[in-house]
Amino acid sequence: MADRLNLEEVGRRAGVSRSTVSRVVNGDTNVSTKTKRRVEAVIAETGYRPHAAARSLASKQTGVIGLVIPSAAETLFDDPYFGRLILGVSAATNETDLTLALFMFGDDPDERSIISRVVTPGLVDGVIVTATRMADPLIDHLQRTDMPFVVIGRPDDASSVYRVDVDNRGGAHAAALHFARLGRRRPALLAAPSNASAAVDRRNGYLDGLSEAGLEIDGRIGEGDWSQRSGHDAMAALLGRGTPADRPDAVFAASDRMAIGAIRAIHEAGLDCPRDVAVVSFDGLVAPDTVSPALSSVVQPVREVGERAVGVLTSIIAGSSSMPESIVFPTRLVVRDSCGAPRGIEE
Amino acid sequence: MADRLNLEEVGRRAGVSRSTVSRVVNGDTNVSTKTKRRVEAVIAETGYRPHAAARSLASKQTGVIGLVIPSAAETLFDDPYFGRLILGVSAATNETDLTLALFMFGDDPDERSIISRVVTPGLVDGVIVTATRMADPLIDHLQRTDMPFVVIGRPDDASSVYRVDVDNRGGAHAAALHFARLGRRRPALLAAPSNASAAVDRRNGYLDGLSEAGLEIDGRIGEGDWSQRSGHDAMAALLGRGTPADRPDAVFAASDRMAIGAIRAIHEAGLDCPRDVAVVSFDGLVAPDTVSPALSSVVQPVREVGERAVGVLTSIIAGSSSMPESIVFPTRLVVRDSCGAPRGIEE
DNA sequence: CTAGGGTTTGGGAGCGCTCCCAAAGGAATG
DNA sequence: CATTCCTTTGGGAGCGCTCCCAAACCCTAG
Repeated sequence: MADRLNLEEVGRRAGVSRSTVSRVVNGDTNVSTKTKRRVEAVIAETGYRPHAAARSLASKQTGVIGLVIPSAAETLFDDPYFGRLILGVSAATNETDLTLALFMFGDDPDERSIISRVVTPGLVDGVIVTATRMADPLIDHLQRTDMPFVVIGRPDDASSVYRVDVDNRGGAHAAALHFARLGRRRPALLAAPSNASAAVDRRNGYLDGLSEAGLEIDGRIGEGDWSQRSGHDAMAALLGRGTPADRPDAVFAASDRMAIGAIRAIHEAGLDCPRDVAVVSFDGLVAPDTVSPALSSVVQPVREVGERAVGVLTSIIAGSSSMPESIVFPTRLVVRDSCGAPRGIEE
Repeated sequence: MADRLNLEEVGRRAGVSRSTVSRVVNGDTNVSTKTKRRVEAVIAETGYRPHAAARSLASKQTGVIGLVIPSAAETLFDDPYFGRLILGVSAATNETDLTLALFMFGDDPDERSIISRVVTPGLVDGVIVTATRMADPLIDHLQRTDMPFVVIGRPDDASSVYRVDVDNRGGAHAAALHFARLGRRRPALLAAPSNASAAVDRRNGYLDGLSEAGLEIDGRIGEGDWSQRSGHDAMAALLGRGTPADRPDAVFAASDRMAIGAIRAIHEAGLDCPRDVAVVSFDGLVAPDTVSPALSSVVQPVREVGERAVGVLTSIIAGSSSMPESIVFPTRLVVRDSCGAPRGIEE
């Protein structure tokens, strides 16, 4: 039986040395055309592929990047957000011949072991951290190592951390102004848990927008957990209290799913959306024709965020010096039917 | 500056050799308690972690398993299926201290490069292949290498391939019998593309069930692409043709999403679900309270499938000899409101 | 024909680990 | 006190690659 197929063996068959084969494999130009062809023939014929672990060990580059998603709640993927993000990240890693390692964890005991797994030397070249919580132990940990990483979202201490985010504040702000422009007088908010930075930013942006426009929130705030059910329940609670004159005539939801739940609650209360209550969601990830009325949303470019995160990470790994520390993608308000305005896009 | 932190360096600090440290790290018992404690102290103090690539190279085990998901269509993750599957796989890999590598590809050029990436030596110990198409080039390729793999689904040539699947046929069969039992006379089918084995099995199981029960399908078959929109359109087409006496009074949809679309089409046609048309879906992945009426579904245990696939794969890798080649999980019919029967579970 | 230049090739060293064998140490036995 | 046997430890070899320097080769020009 022949030796296991490695550089040496391929070299033997092509009548050259290990080094020369290595040069051909890596596209080094210092190889004569003739030799190169001969080696390539042997490679094609044998189906040789370099051994990833050996390569990593010698070159100190694994060609693998990690994507860390905390909270493996059963419902995690009911939200299209993470799916889209993974799609974006994966598209970018495919593009650059990188391999994607996925680290997900839910319960606390897991967390410690995952954290240490992520920073295992020789496993990944860098990591993308998502679903940023306000005080993220993983980010703290990463800062104490020399593992390159980029954060999607806005960690507590956003300074000196490379991050890619969307303009949560601006998008929510636009939604508030939109309500004002439509003449809505009693805006409400369906917020998400404030341990998530995105939820905080959306809440603040919306409230700021309202007060700039001279509108009062007057306690019309419900809080949910991003889910459809929570949006439904919070909306029902908002509709069920006070006199009809107090009831919200517009609601901004922190996620598509909460908005969908809210619309159901509105219908169940015998009201019409958008006539009685206008609805605008954040995310814009659901297919327009799956909800009735079609959702008006502050759309965030999730896929692009994922792709860009990979780009930033690879530059950090490559040691490129001049890089902006944070990249914030704009959001845009896409008007469909649920807010009652004529369809279109507002910036 | 001290040497880079490796076995040798840890050994130096603890006053022992590389080998002894290695034994401690790997839980080898042939180490005196005293030495062991000393080494562990140094490890804790230095935060030493073994170098993954070096380990892989020397041990010929990477501790990484790959999950391959073909078709990175933009809509892939609108379906909760893959999310759940990833959750299951990831739970199992966390459990066993494995790292999960995710390989997704969409277009054909991607496919070739992913295929070869997957079989790169020294990268993964084995792979799980999902979303099995009837003739899957990846499976062909894997069979020609010695890379351990397990298939989720049922490939064309299911013989001599380890696979984990759900009883698509049986579940669809049960749906047909259920309609018969409810006295429905004009059953319809919303099928999915027949290049997917699951779609074929569901279709055949349903049709067989119908003929066993003496019911005719009579051309009441629509085909969609798993999506909500396609379910809607196919259902609308079914409702819009022939006389009212021809219209379906029951429909089985190949996915939850298609069923949701179908229900909308039923409502739009001024009909009631379940009174005029009973609906049963396959999957059972959507939260019950997000659709009205709540979906009756043939539920498949996606998460368990993912977990089990990891289990099978690790046994193959470990070289355990006595293993069943295929594991097929049962499905169960969960009756909620959309089929008009009293709630409950039918086997 | 020879010197000097660039181009092409070969091989040593080393990445950090595991595997394995041999050496050293310790306890128990005759 | 020597012998045997088991426990514990050390270190060589090797995994397959990259990196780098030196050797070999080929041209061209003097």
